[in-house]
Amino acid sequence: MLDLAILGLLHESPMHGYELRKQLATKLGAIRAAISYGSLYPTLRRLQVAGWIIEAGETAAGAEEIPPLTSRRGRVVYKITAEGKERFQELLAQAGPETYDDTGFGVHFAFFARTDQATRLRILEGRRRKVEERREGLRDVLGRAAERLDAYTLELQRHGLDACEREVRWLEELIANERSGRAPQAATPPPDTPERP
Amino acid sequence: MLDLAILGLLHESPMHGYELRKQLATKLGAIRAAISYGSLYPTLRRLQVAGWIIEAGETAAGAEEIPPLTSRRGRVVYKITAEGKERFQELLAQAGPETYDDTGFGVHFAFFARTDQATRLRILEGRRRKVEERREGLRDVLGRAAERLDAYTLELQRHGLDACEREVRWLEELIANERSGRAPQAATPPPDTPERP
DNA sequence: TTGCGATGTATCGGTGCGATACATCGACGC
DNA sequence: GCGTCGATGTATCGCACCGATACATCGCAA
Repeated sequence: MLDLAILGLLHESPMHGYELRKQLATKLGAIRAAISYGSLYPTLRRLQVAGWIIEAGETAAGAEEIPPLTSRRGRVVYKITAEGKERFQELLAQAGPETYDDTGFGVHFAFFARTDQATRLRILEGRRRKVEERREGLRDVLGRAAERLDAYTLELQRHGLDACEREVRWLEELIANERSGRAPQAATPPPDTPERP
Repeated sequence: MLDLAILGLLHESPMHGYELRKQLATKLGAIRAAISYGSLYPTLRRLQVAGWIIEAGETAAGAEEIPPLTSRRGRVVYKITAEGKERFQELLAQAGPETYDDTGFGVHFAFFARTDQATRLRILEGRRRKVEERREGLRDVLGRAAERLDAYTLELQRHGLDACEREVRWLEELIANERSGRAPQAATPPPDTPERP
């Protein structure tokens, strides 16, 4: 999941770790707190070893290819490679079960602007299915097992059920929009990393 | 968190691992999927080593103290100890930052029937504070940074903001109830493990 | 000038997940 | 009587990610 998120952000522009974390926090603020450094840096190394990102400055043509705003030693700016972009598309399109849990869905959704419509539809429907299952489970408990649970636990289930129902409705809307061709906004495709300005 | 959840369930009645997992799935169905065996069994061993739970049948007085419904070899029934009950209360009352994240709050809330009112109030208010912070973060992004994000990302933030607002309202109600003395139901205190029937 | 908060990179231990293995049991069809 | 299939049941392994921590630099204000 982190791979996808990081590649996605670096797809928009080169960045160093700290900045990546901040951007991720705003982009995925609705989904998860903030990525931990204990995940971030090892992941960056892994991505680099795999050849999906490189440290900017090593690219070519020597010197200060991307003049950092505050050119301080110690900052490591990463840049996505062509292989990285391929990998990103691969990750975007592939759908395991983890694609539909809270985090997985959120990350995929956050990059929907780079996803083709068929994939968007598939992911939205997969997510809906999953939330519906959760919803049915909660309804069962509230119906059948209600007497065996205390009032607080039941209240928790009720709140969870409400959240599920709302999310399903939200997903229905999004799916309808996708089907009708008009996305939330086909406008504003995010800027791509210019290969050679 | 697992410690708390497992001790809490075993507080209600002795159980073996598989059953524990199922009960946990229904009790915390609104919060999290289901605990993985890869967490469950190591945790059970840890709790046992710490002396908070023991295998039923080892207790005392030899033989078949709790005659299992289907007395099959291989099932390991666990039972909470007196130390375990102390530990449970300790975990219930203590409030680190992780007490207020989604999972932590959910687990605490699920055992509110065993929590004293002051602690309940403290936890509800802590959670509210946390959700409010999240909400403010999302409002900021939707207000200030809106133009820099694509439509899908914005839609995600909007949905997240809505969920935050709803949860805050829900928490407000619960807090008001606690303050006014009438909990959702002071009734139905769950059964305790009988020490000696 | 000193000291503090933001920026920045990095590691470590622990928690929990998903996949997997394996064994028993009751129910069902044949 | 026989196979086999799904539910029950215990257990481990590797991986992903988190939270705490360490440490160093910068800009700014007291």
